[in-house]
Amino acid sequence: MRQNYNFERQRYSNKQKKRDESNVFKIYQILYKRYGSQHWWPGDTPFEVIVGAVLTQNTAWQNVEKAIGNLKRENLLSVKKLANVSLAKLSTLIRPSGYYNVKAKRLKAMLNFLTNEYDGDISNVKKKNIRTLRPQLLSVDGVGEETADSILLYGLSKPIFVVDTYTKRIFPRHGFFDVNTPYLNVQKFFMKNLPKSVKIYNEYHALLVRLAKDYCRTKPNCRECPIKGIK
DNA sequence: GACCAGGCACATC
DNA sequence: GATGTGCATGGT
Repeated sequence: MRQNYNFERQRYSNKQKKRDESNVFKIYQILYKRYGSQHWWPGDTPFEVIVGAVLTQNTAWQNVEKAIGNLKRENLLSVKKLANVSLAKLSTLIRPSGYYNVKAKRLKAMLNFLTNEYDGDISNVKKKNIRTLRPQLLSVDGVGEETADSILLYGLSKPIFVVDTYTKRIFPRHGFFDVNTPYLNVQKFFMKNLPKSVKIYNEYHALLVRLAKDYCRTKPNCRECPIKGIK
């Protein structure tokens, strides 16, 4: 039976709950066994992760790498240096990542935020907790829930689960929550059913991306999907 | 040439 | 509150 989680109505029996707890973790184990550690996020510093989180919005990581490569080549990958680069130059440098005009503005907004609120020092940002940081990040132009949570988890090592389009595509296909479940409800679903662990949240999201690339593109291959029939 | 990728803001209804 | 649209490059 296909089960829709309607979180608002809270029709969620203890039996179903129990089953999900084990299944959500079981899926993690299956994926980890199959693919191993994904070594996310591919960035040398928290600031590089922040930049990458903005640049990867609706964009293949391959293209982001080119853009970040340009910034590295010019030795601009720090808050202070990048803050002194003009918008025009910034958009040229990040051009390979697509939407370069939009993203240049978004990066500038992020740089302003970091400079004004944290004196441009990421170690100051790290001292704050999720409850403080998440709303702050969300208030920055161009930072939505996924970008904010990616920064928190992968950039700042805060225990928060990142939900992306793949997550919202994979789980409904296997009979978990409904495709239209809001972001925060999906996030809550994972965090309730997993140990609170930066390591697990980190790998889980990365593993789902990995899985999606093999089996859950727009044209899915559910028949051979390693988590088929889990529920 | 079509389709897709580790979203988000904004307009309109 | 739901739905539609613009933003753009580079790989398959």
